[in-house]
Amino acid sequence: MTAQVGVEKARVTIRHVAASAGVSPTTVSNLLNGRDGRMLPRTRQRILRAISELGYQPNLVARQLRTGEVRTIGLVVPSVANPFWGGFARAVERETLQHDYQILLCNSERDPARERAYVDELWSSGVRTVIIGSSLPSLEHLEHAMQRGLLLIAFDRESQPDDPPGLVTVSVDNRLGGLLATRHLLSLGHRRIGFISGAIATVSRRQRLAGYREALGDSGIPFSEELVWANGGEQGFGDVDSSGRGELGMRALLRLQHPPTAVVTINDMYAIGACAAAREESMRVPEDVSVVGFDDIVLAGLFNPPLTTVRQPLQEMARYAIDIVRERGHDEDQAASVVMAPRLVTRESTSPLPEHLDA
Amino acid sequence: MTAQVGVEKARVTIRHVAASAGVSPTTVSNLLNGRDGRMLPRTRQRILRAISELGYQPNLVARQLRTGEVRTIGLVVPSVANPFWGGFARAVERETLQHDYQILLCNSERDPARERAYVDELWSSGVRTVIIGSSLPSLEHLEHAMQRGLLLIAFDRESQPDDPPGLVTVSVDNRLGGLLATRHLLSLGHRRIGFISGAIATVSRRQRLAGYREALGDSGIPFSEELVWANGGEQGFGDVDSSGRGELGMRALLRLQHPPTAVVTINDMYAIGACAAAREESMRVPEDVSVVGFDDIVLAGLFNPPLTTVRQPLQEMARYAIDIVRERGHDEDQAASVVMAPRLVTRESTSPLPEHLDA
DNA sequence: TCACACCAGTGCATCGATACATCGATCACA
DNA sequence: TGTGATCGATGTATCGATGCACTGGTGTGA
Repeated sequence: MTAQVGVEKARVTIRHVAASAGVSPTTVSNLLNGRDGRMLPRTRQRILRAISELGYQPNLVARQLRTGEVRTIGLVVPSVANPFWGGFARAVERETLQHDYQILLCNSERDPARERAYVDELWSSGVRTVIIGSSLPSLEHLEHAMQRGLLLIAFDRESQPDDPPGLVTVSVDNRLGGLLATRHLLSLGHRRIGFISGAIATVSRRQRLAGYREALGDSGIPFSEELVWANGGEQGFGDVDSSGRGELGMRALLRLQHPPTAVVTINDMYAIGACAAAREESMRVPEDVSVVGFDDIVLAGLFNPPLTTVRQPLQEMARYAIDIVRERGHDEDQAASVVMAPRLVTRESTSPLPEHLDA
Repeated sequence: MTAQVGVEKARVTIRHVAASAGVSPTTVSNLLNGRDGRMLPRTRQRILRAISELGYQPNLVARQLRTGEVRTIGLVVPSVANPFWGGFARAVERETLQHDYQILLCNSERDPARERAYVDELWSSGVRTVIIGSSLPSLEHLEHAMQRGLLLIAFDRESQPDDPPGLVTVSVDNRLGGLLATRHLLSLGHRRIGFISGAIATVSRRQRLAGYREALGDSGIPFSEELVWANGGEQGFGDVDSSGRGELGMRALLRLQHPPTAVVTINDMYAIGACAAAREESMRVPEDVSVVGFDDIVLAGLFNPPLTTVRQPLQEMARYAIDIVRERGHDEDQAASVVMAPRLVTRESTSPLPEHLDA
């Protein structure tokens, strides 16, 4: 027979298994849940045989209703179309797979209203854990959910003073990252260093910019507003068109009366866009302008030129996040937030300041 | 009070709402489900007020158990770390968002065992619709699920003669895509055209290769085995390291005694890797070797050089897939598979055959 | 006046699994 | 012989929402 749309064969339930094995449903349930310490081997065998003969698969929905435990984690990211978030989603899923969790995917475009709607819907679905890659400065739109008992893990966003109590964050030291990137350019002799970003509307962006300023300050270079392109308005900074914005930013900086000889970008997608813009303006990277990215997505190493960038240890961060989820409840103490160390990866998009450009 | 990990406030149920509004749970349920045709406006008001006062949110798990309807779609892709699949996941989610479906994300790495495990788990969770981006030649490992009533929609994979009955496919005409790419190179004067792919272990790859052969044949050019690099073994072709493979392939072809002057690649990530390899071998793209990609991911236009590629209409394909899901049941007829038209997007990674290379 | 339709809701059983209290049988030991 | 511990397994209520049959009261027409 063909599998007809909408028609569904009668489901095999725990009761069928019980009947077939000649035991009660409770006994089957006990075996399924590992409470088979004092079960006769014969009984166990009979049940197992019935299960495989009938092709029984437990109904997780029913189980969830009864136990209240839902082994699903909500994953809210700006957009998986962005390779960085795609990579992160993959990393998270890799960790959860080993521990029997499922991943419900939500793309928020960094819109607080959507984040809220998603989180409410996830809560309705029984999900009690959400990993959010939003990085918005305020998370108050999710505070009501946390008060109900939602475990919220913020990724790519260091803890803030006025964060909701109970919030756990897993992130890289973004300030240090910005510092490393800028210091690298300084060490190559650059003095006029631009900064390209979308709206500085997230915590991580704020921190990266702070690191940039700090590095400049350390070298006694005055901070110049005109070298920071952080345009983008409030809307549409959902990481969908990061590279397009990087392009715009680079073009704007190159049109300055004194254009920068190097730029720090807010992430690799911006860096890629920035390189494209430079190319269109007949500038070579890194000969005419150096570019540093952030994240070290897979593409960074494959781009032409391969990007110098600041690496985030994605898999480790994902592992840490899932460890927190697994410890939930086992531990009386509140899980601790963590800040991991970024690492500068030097490739070919940066080079020493050419002599003819030296001030 | 702080939101403590593991501690959860008592949930507000439909019964609380009913008590607060002075009606029965059934009445509340009726309102919630739009069966309020003959309900007194006063009653409706009272219920609505109780709902908002108590902050009631229906328990979807309980609803699902009772109704059997689960508004969640399983999305099985090789890996969202690959920008093509990330883009696809985003496109699907954009469509489902408007229709109140949720997306459960699964990365299969194209491993049939994992696909099977995922689909079984999805079934257990009550999911009755799965969109799979596997493209494996055989789907028999999922046939048992379809026989139970699973609606399986295969993406990026044209229908095959021995596909399980009931399978719906949404794909681009891959043969035509391969043909367009190759014909484009032929029209630029190229005669020695390579083909770079991972193992030809999916339907779409087979078709793209077929289009390549057909185009060559149309131009009277004999097919040469040595120009086709389709290595990769069976394992690990989960699209995770596509670009790495593209690199290997390009390097191998360039080391031939008579290297190709142009290559068709199985997708944009391979193309990007191929370009990187060319660069390492001190070959310029497109001056020394032309490269055509496939998919037209966002990055294709941003790469250096911007990639000539064959575009898949991702959003339309996603929309069609979701339309099928929504029609499920409404329609007696089986949903129809569809093959959409690919389109060649000409950018800068291809150029006419230089005279000095002309045979 | 009676039968019947209609109105605005209600009560109960149910989806499939699990928590918890409890069962009858067997056995050890005072 | 009686007590109670142990064993292996069972019966029932329950999670929260919904489908369906049904209610008491009112209005209508013959």
